[in-house]
Formats: sequence, structure tokens, C-alpha cells
Amino acid sequence: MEKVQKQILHIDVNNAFLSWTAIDRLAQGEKIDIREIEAVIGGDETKRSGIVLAKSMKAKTKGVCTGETLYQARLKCPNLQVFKGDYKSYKKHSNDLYNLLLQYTDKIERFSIDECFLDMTHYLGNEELLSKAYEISKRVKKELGFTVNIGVAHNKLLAKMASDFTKPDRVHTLYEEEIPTKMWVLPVSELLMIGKKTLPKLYNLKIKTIGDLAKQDKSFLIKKFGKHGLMMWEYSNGIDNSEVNYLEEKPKGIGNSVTLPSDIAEKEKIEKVLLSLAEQVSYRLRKYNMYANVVNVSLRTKDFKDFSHQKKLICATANTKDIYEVAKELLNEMYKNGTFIRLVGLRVDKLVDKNEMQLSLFSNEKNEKQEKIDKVVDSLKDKYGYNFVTRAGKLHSEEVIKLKDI
DNA sequence: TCTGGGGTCCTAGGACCC
DNA sequence: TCTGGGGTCCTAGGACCC
Repeated sequence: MEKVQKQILHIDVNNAFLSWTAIDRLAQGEKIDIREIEAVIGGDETKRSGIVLAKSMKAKTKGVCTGETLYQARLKCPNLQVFKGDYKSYKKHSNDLYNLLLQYTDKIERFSIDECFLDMTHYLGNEELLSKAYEISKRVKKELGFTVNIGVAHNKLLAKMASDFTKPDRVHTLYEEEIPTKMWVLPVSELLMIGKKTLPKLYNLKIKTIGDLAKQDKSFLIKKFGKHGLMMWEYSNGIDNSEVNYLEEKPKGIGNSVTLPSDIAEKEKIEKVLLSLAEQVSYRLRKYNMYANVVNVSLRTKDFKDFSHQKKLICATANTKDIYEVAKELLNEMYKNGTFIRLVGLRVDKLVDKNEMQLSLFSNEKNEKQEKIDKVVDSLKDKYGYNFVTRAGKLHSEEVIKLKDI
């Protein structure tokens, strides 16, 4: 059976957070379009999260990079203007884009808040596909007020690589025959899944461009890098057979973490943070109607050393209390008193659907009571806002760590 | 006023079983 | 005695993505 060639688009919003904040500000009557000045969307330095989340073209020209500290960015760009992000607004703009794209196909994979893959295989031939890409590009700009880059190709990898070519507001193709001229000439760091740990290893092997990587012996790369080596070889040669995953997927794990206002070195205070996180994580878990089989606590020390411990549960749970109790056990195992901690994280993994669980097998009166308590607390949170309801344990502590609204 | 927060997937070693 | 070896589960840590 001959395989039908897939037709894929990758849509990538240009400077998403910055563009969307620019639109919101203009809508509120602000005169200056922050896309036209040296500006970034940044975290909060007073909360020790002062990093660049998105940058304008002008800030980029000055060398400002996503992920660097605002302090570093200001050194490169002294007139830099910093604006706060608004996740709720971003979600809305992202949905607007999604709804527009639904007019072309319902096979859309939302890869992140500002990126989508579209399976357009029902459009016949490259010409038709390309003209649809231009149509989408124009319509998004006109109807939604921001620009996108669109990658046009026959698989997801090549579409994503293509959308990353020159920006902003561009449509690029990357068909198989264009790989040598458009992709192999690029530095190997541009290839998807080549990060900052792999890059120096490739440089040591005199592999500098994606083309250099593509010409390597496949088995040599597998011997050197294992599975990752095979993937690098396939990607550099434009091979990717993955499907556009358009069905709504349930999460495999749910986690929250918080950088503390200042480093702390007392277990009791870390426990209070864990209680807040347990509430947050289990609340989200219950919203998905899922149970967790693994609880994981992670810590970051003041000198940025990360470590974590995890534990498989005897019985899956979505109770705040159950998760909190296990989290405390894990903290006890791993925490050495006196160590200064910067970040505390709690996540649950190996999630299962509530409906797919054989209930009552292990459930008892105590569990049912806990579930009822959580249910009441959840509905109050839904009604009056997440931070409205607080646990008694937290109310009586002087160290209340207020978590951001979710 | 130096370094976020949310994820997924992979690896390697130890325990344990047959 | 000369110390198998495959398979699975669990855990800690790491790499990468946006």
C-alpha cells in the first residue's frame, strides 16, 4: 500500500506574549505599541523570578535573549522597558487563534500556548497547501491583530523547522528537496532536540552544521548517544513519522513549584510550602477527574542544585491530605536540616482516570470523609476564587506563602 | 534586583523474581 | 562449585521543549 504524503502546517505566533500584551494595551487606549520599542515581557524581580519571557524585535537586535535575567538584558539594552505578563489574556488570544484555524481543519495539535500543528492532508498538492498557508497568515493578521510564522512541509519536524526560519510574519516551505539548501546549512544548534548539553559534544566531533550531522554514520551516532543519537540522525535527515495529535490528551503528571521569597533552612517552613502545593496540585488533579500513583518532591538549594525523591503509592489518590502526608515523608527522607532551599516543587505522576479505577476495593470510611472535605473546599474555590479558602493549618502559621492565582 | 514554571521522555542502577 | 541472565518494577537524575 502506498503511503499518502502528509500535508502539515506549523503555526508559531511571533513574540507571542509581547504581541498579545501589546494588543491588550492598545485596546485599553495606550498610545505606544510595545512591539515597536525596546521592550520585554518579564518575570517579577522582587519575587526572584526576573527573567525575559518574550522580547520585541528591537530588543532582540540589541542582543536580548529569552530566558536571561532582566539584569543581563538591561546591560545590553539600557532603555529596555519591562512589562508584566497576563496568562489569562494569553489563553484567550490562543483560543482565538485556535478557533480561526478550526475553519481549515479539526486535526489541530496545540503544541503550546502559541504553537499549533495542523494536519492539512485533505488539501491536495503543494500549491493548494501553500495558498491556504498564506490565507491563514493574512487572516490572523487582519482579524486577530498579531502575526504568525507558518512552516509548510510533509511532516511535523520539517514544518516546525520551517516556521523558525526568518521572522516575523512569514510563510516558509521545507520540502524534502529543499533540505540541503535550507536546513543542512544551518548551525546544528538550530535542530530540534539539540540542547546546550549536546551541542559541545557535537562540536568535539567536528559536527557544526545540521548537514554535518546528517552525513554521520547512523550506527556511530547510536553508539555514541543511544536513542537520542538515532533521533538526531533522523531529524537532521528530515525524517519524522509522528502524527498530528489532535485528540485532547489527559496529562501524565501534574506539578507545581514555587521559588521562595527568600531561602529557607527549616523543615517546618518547607512543610508549610508543601501543604500549599499539595492543595494546588490535588485541586488540579481532581479537576481532571484523575488519581495519582506517584508523588514527587523536588528541592533546589540556594546554589541551584536540584534534587528530588519520589514514592509510589499503595493506592492511587486525589486527596489533598494523602498527597501532603507522602510529601512530608519524602521531605523527611531527603532534607538535611540547615540546607538553604530556594525552590520547592511537588508533582504527581502515573495518573489514572477516576472512572477506570476499581473503586471501593481499598476505599474506606476515612477516605470517603477526606474526599467529601476536598469536594466542599473545591466548590468554594470554584465559587469564590482559588485563594479564598485556606486550610486551618495555614491560617495559624505566621509563614503564609501566598501562591499565585491559578 | 542574578538565574520561572509547566511539562515529556530517557537512562542507569538496584531490588526482586524465576 | 565459581558465581546466570532475562525481565520487570522502582527510584534519582538529567535533557529537552515552550
